[in-house]
Parts: sequence; C-alpha cells; structure tokens
Amino acid sequence: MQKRIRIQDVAQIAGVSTATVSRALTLPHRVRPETLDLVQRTVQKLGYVPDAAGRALASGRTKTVGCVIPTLDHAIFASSTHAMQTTLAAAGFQLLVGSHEYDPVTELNVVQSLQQRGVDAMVLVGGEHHKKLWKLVQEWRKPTLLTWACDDRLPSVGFDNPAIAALGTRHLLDLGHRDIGMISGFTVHNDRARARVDGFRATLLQAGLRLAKDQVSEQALKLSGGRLGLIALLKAKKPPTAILCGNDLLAVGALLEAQRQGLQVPRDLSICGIDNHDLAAEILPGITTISLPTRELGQVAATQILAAIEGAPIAQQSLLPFQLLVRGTTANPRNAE
Amino acid sequence: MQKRIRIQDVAQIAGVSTATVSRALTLPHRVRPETLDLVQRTVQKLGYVPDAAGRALASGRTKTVGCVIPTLDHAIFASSTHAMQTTLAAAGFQLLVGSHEYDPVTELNVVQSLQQRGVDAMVLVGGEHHKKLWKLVQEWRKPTLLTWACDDRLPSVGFDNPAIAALGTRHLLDLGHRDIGMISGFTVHNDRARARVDGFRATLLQAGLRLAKDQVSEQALKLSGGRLGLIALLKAKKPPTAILCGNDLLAVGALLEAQRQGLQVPRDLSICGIDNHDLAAEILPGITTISLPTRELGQVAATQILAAIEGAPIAQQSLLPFQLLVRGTTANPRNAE
DNA sequence: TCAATTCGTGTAAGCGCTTGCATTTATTTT
DNA sequence: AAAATAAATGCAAGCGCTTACACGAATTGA
Repeated sequence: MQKRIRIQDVAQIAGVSTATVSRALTLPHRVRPETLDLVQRTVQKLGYVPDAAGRALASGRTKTVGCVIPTLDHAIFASSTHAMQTTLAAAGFQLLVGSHEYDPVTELNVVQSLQQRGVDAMVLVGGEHHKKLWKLVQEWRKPTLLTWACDDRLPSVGFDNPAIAALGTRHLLDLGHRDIGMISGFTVHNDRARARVDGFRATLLQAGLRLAKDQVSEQALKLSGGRLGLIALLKAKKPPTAILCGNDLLAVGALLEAQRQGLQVPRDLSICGIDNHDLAAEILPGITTISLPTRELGQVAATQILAAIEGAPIAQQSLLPFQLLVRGTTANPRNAE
Repeated sequence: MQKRIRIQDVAQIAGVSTATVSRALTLPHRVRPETLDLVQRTVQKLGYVPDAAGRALASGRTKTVGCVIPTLDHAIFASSTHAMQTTLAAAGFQLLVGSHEYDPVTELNVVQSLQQRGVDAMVLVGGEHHKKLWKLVQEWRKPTLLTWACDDRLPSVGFDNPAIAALGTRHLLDLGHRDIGMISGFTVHNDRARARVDGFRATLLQAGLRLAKDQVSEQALKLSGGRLGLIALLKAKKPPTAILCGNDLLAVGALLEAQRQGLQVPRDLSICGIDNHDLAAEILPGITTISLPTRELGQVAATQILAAIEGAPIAQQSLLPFQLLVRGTTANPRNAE
C-alpha cells in the first residue's frame, strides 16, 4: 500500500520541475506541447490526483461553490439545485449544499461553515436572513448571489413572487370569484411565501375586495398542510369559492381534502397552485398552476456565479418569466351562471 | 477592508504560541483552563475563523464526508440524505453531496472529485458501480459505506430489497391474487430496483406461479412512469388483478392511470407500493405500501461512518427493518368471492 | 547582426495550520 | 526538600501545492 502520489513524484519521474507540472495541469497553454504531453502521460501513468487542500492553500481558490437552501425535502429546490450543480460541474466546480430547515440560526452556521471551507462563492435562497448573516456576507470578499427572490442588497436571480401570486389571483378573479382564500407556507422566515401572500392581498384590494382575517391559512409546505389549510378556510363565515395555494403540494393537499369532503373541483371549489410540480400535472383533475422555470433558475444562477468568480460584474437583478397553466381545477364559481 | 485573521494574529494578541491556540481550538482539555479562556476570548474578539484548507493540509483530515446519491429529485433520497447531514453536522462534520442521475461514469467522476477534495469518508448508494470505482474505493484508505443495499465487498447499511418486494408480493398472494404484475424502475445501473424485481419473481415462483415475459414493466421513477407501466401491463393477454410497484411514486402514477381508465381500485385492481412516501398516505384511496425507515437509514449510516472515521471497526452489514402498511389500494380480487 | 522581446522552465518562498519534540512549569512521590 | 513524574506550552518542521521572480533560449525587429 504505497503512499499517495504527490506533484513532486510526477515532476521527478517526468524530469521536470513541480512548477511545470502544476502549470501543465492548470495553465496548459503556458507549457510547450511536448512537455505538456510528457507531463500528462506521467500523471496518467502514476494515477496522480492533485490534493485539493494543498491547492486551495496555495492558490486561495477551491473551485467550489456553496449553496444554502431551506430544505432538501422540497422537490422544487432539488430541481434548481440540481441544475446548478450540473452547470457548475461542467466548469469544473463542485457544489457544496447545505440546508437549514427554515431556521435562520442554522443558516448562519451553515454559511459560516462554508465560508470557512473556502468556497469561492455562495448562493443563498431568499432575501430574509439573520442579521449577522448579512454582515458575514458583507465582510466576505467573494461573490454572493441571492436566488428565488430579489433583494437590492445583493445581486439576485429569482422570481417576482408578488407578481406570481397576483397572476394566480387575477385568474381566479377573472373567472368571477369574489370569495378567494389562500393557503400559504409559513411566512415567518420565508420571504418568498410572504411575498406571495402580499401579492395575493394586493390584487384583491386592487379589485376592490376586502380581506377577512381568516382568508389566508399558513401551513407546512406539504400535502397535509394543504389539507389542513382547506379545512381551516372552509370554516370561515363566508367560505371561499376559490383558493390560491402557495405551492402545488399545498394545492394537491387541498384538492385531496376537497375530494374527501365530497366537494366537486372545480364546480364547488377552484384551486390554483404555484410551481408546476410533476404531481400537479398528473393528478385528476390536473391542477391549474403557475409554472416556474426552476431548472433555468439553477442554470442562470450557476452561470452568473461563475462569471462573478471570474471577476465579471454581476447583474444586479435578473427576474425569470413565469406563466399561468390552466388545467382542470379552476372554473367559474357555481352561482355565477 | 482588513486581511483575514490568521491563527498567528490570535496567538500574538493573546500572548501565546500558535500551537497553543491550535490546541485550544481542537483539544481544549490539553490546555490550562485560564489559557483556554484567554484564547477563546481573543478568538471571539477578533472574529477568528480557522481556515479549512490549512487545517486539512496540516492534519490530513477535513471533517467532511462525501455522499454520492443517484439523484436529488427523489424525495426518498432527500430524506435519508438529510438525516445523514443532520447527524454529521452534530458531530461537526459537513456532508458533501453529489449526484449522478444513474450514470456510472458520472458517479465515478464524482467519487474521484470527492476523494480529491479530501473527504474523510464516503457514502455510496447501492452495490452496483463502475469497475474503476471499486478499485478507487479499494485503494483509498478511508472508510466507505454502502447504503440502501447490501454488498459483501463493503460495509453496508440498507434494506433487504428482495425481502421487501417479497413481503409486498406475498401480501397480494395472500389476498388471493394469482395474476400479479410489477412496475419497476429501470433496473440497468440500479441494483435496488433489480433486487426488488428478483424478490418479486422469486416469491411468485415459490408460490408455484409462472412468470410471463411482460409481467414486469420498467419505467422511469416518477408518476408518469407509473401511468405508462400500468398501461403496458394491462395490455397483457391475461391482465393482472394486482400490481406491485417499485416505489410509491410509481404506485400513485398507476393509481391515477387506473382512475383515469375508470378502473375501481381496489375492486378491479390492487396496487401495492414501496417506501411509504407522503403522497401514498394522503391520496385517495391511501396506498398500501411497505414502509422503509429512510430517516433512520441516514442516521445509522452517519453514526457508522463517524465511528469508522474514529477508527472503530465498522459492522459489515446492517439491515434495517421494514413493514407492510395496509391501506386502501389492496383487496381480494373480484372473482375470488 | 545585435538588442529587445517573448517564451518555457526552474528556483524557492510561502499559503495557514497541526503536531512531534523540547522545554518549562506544576504536581506528586519518596 | 529533592527527585521523579506529569502537565502545559513553545519551537519549528512540514502538509502539497501555486506562483512571483529569475534565467537562459528562441524569436523578433531594426
């Protein structure tokens, strides 16, 4: 069981200096073609693999990007994160993923841990963070990118969350609904959810409707949350004829609960989701939703962050487009005809 | 914008040597309490954060574990991975996650990249890997753990996949079904899926039943896969009265397609899934499934890997328990009464 | 043709930290 | 109280790599 091969070994056997080996590996155009070939041959033969720690220490760069997301359980983050990873990998970068389950203190720790690990850049989700996190990011002299939301304190690539919710709400209004409820994820420590609720509220007010206190139900972002949300909303003095859901999981949960209660969707109740999750397309009836290009989000984020690492100025705000996908869960309210 | 604080700065200001600072940080019991306090105070005051690269280079350890999973899109991996991460984080370790989308060559690259990054241990999924991967793992002198499946070439913590499928199959047999089909994930490069199909086949043979060629349909592990699988199976000369699905996503997909075709579940068709995914519990009717403790899997894996890093001998094979959860999608076949 | 460039390579100084060993200081034993 | 032992600290040598800088060879321009 021999020791690990170092650059020194390669240099010696190839009969060149370690500097040349290093350059052959990282700046191939700066060595003579024959030398390059010789070195590559030797590397191959010995199975040399450069040590990242040594490299990082000497160069101050790690070819690594940190990404901190709220949770891995959410398919929607999985999709954007995966796209990011793929794009970064193509450029020789590795993505370090951390999650914090919507806890700002955990997030702070994760970010610190990643910074300490020497990542070359950082990608965060959303615009609401621990106060110390902002300071940490500020003092750090490497690129940081916000995703999913937009915030003027940092370069961001994301969605106009209020507008997304507004689009869904307007769809329901246009169908003739006047009693519209919303099932949202918990808005504490989740500015995306909050922004969507805001968009919902604003659109209703703009339409001249008044808002009842119990018109929005906050729930965990999972199927059972949707169920519980619907149960809560139906308790209102004037139960809604339509419901906007903060994401498709909630929408599906609401749909299932409605079916369980014998309500006909969309005849008795319209439901509109957000995200265009797989499930929304497959379930019966198909869920009307706002489709978000999450894969593209990841890709764009990766591209921007790579550019920033190269020193390029980073675009302050990129907003990605989204669109309404009308399927089978929205219709005119019954008493409208 | 001052330079980053190094251990040197802390040492100087605290009036001790760098060695003492280092020890205070990593072996607190080896320094005098007062010194410890002084150092900690100084660290706090200066906001010193040790550099991971320097640390890794000097110590040969990174406090980092690599984990390579097939995909992030699969909620079930998300759950075990997340549990692993949590457990590792509690011990001060960070998890580096990589995914390969069921491509052995990509997996090989990811593993190599992680090894190069100096991870202290590696966690893999399943027992089928690129030939070179086995060699890489062998030559590497750090702990490697297999999860989800078991393999005698490496320490493993996982499930007895054939037994899981057998349990589901036996349930369907016990209900009186004789024409049973299976919708599986693609078995190429996926030994877990293959093992489940094997368990299914073996159980049927053992029950004296013969197997038709078109009794198993391989599909992508998503809802649409379940739909397509059902469509394929129903084309058989003798269509199945019951179906075992390789996971719950397939099962839900199959259920939705059955409903779409006007089949009554479970009257006309029984469906049994595997995993106990959220969705299986919420959808109507609730899906009969085999519940797997995925969270525990992650936890156990993390615990074992931590022990192995500490030099403890690692248990060769840990199999986790699982159980049948009978819900609303399985019943006697119609003509049995 | 000779000086001025450019190119390819080697030399060697670190990057920030840990840790074996030596040294000093405190504690225990005789 | 002196000797033996243990505990706490400092010294300094790297860990494996990159990269200024130096230097000679090849190329270019006048």
